[in-house]
Amino acid sequence: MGVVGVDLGKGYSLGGEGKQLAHGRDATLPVVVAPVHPWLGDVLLDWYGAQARDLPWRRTRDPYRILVSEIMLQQTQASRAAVAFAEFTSRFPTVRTLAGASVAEVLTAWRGLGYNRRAVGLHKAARSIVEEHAGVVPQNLTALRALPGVGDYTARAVLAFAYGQDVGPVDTNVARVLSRAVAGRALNRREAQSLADALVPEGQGHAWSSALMDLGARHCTARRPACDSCPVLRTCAWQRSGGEDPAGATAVRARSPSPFAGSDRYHRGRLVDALRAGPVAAADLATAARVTDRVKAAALAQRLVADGLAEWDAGSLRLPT
DNA sequence: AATGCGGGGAT
DNA sequence: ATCCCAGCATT
Repeated sequence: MGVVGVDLGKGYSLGGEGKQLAHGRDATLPVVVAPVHPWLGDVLLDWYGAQARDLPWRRTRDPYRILVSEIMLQQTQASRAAVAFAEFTSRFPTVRTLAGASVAEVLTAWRGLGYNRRAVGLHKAARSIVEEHAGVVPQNLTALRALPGVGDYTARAVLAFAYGQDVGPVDTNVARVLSRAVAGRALNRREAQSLADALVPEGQGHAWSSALMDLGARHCTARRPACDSCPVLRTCAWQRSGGEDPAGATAVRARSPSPFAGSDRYHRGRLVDALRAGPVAAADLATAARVTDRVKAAALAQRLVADGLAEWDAGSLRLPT
């Protein structure tokens, strides 16, 4: 077994003495895994250079736009976020325009993306950036993590994709690729993060993590991986082991499959979408939410208010002004 | 560790 | 039908 950082091939920056990494006291913790093939980095970066997905947030390094894209991409496929990203950044081109908008305007622009609380959080984050950070998206992990809706992944994504820092954001793609292709076994959160940070070739934070995500989206997929055409097949730890999928059901996954139609989430979504068209009188809530029970409709409305997604005004429910 | 939170795409 | 998706906050 080897320790990450022994010899990762040309372009790698990690020294055995423990480079100062950006994510706190776990930074120098060695992750013990199978040896990393020295060619992995070059092969993956070469493949990325030739096969990169053309996604709109890859055409900018504007930290505000990167932040918007990363919030949109939380639990949302890149292909769908791409459409909304163009419209949203056209409507709100700068962090100050977003901060100056109403929650209602932002929620309306969020239509179709789901997880509407993300829009409220992004709006609050924009105001925080303007008021507490002089309009500049923070450039360090701690300040980014303090923004609403920004967690371990999103904070590092901003650092890597906007500021070019050598940190490794771990999303579902990266976690799966690292478990399979590099470690050859399931990794817990801390291990995956440590490994992801350690693997970033010096000065290539943007391209490297983009490449890992593309590999996860195009070849190393969750459902049916396309190993035959995978660019890193020859260095893949899972391939060499020939064993069970290291990213299998017991790994990171924690989904609870419940039917969506008829769920509270469905009706919440219907109600918010109705509010996008304008205020809804209390008597019309049930119809707007597509429920028959008025008590249930009132409960849904109450929760929307509690979540900052709606407010009462003269007997009507509306998006927050 | 579990749960709530949307909606659409892929198989 | 079911799984999955560039996750986060709360309990």
